[in-house]
Amino acid sequence: MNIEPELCRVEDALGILVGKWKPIILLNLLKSGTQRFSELKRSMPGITQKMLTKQLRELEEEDIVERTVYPQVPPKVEYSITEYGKSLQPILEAMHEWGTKHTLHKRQKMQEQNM
Amino acid sequence: MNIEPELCRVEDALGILVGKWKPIILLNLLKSGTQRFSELKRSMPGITQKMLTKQLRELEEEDIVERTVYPQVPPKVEYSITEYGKSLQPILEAMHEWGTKHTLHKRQKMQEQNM
DNA sequence: CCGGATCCAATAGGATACTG
DNA sequence: CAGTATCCTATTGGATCCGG
Repeated sequence: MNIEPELCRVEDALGILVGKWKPIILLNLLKSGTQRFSELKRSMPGITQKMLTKQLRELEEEDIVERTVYPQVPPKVEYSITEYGKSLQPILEAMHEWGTKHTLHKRQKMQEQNM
Repeated sequence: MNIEPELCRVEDALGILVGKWKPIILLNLLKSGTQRFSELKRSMPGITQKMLTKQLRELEEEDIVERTVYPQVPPKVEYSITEYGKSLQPILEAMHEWGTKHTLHKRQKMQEQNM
């Protein structure tokens, strides 16, 4: 791995994953497959329409998610992970696994301090 | 992997890696080992003292890097990755690898658009 | 149903100057 | 040498309202 800033591509992956709701959106689509906008929104309590739209647009821009519009009234828009986007899954899983251990690590640290 | 927001720990890993200079700092320490503040700064053109200090403090707070102060004049402070911090290496490498492919992906997309 | 537009608060990042 | 302190700007996230 080349750590020269010009050649280090860690930031590229990071830039795509960063965003308050992006990991959740991606895991949601990976787990449950294609979903409508309203379904996604329902499954993410607390997110606003604006934020969901924005994060989806950014993921779409990077070819991570695909947006399908059905020209009908009322509107129907479906989102799904692209084949390309699925290549992010190992990274997301590795981060989840690490994060789980990290939570334990912090808990132990807290206990030591309280002794 | 549990994607319920309360149980999804992806954000924990992400939160630690995010920061304009953190990946570079970590890769630097992983590659070159223990380094003084000034060495780190030299190896990251463009970073300010304030930012380097801030990012290092945050990584230290999470037990990812260790700070050793030598009580002497002029001051000497060394930074190194903790054993615990080394567990992030696979994630960083996976992201770098993915990012490298992503750069090619975007390049191909650009070419298609120009045809 | 989907999402754009506006306005606002919080945070991140940066330039610069100063200090034991 | 290794930081703080101050001030500033840019970006992010969020609340709310409007529209096809």
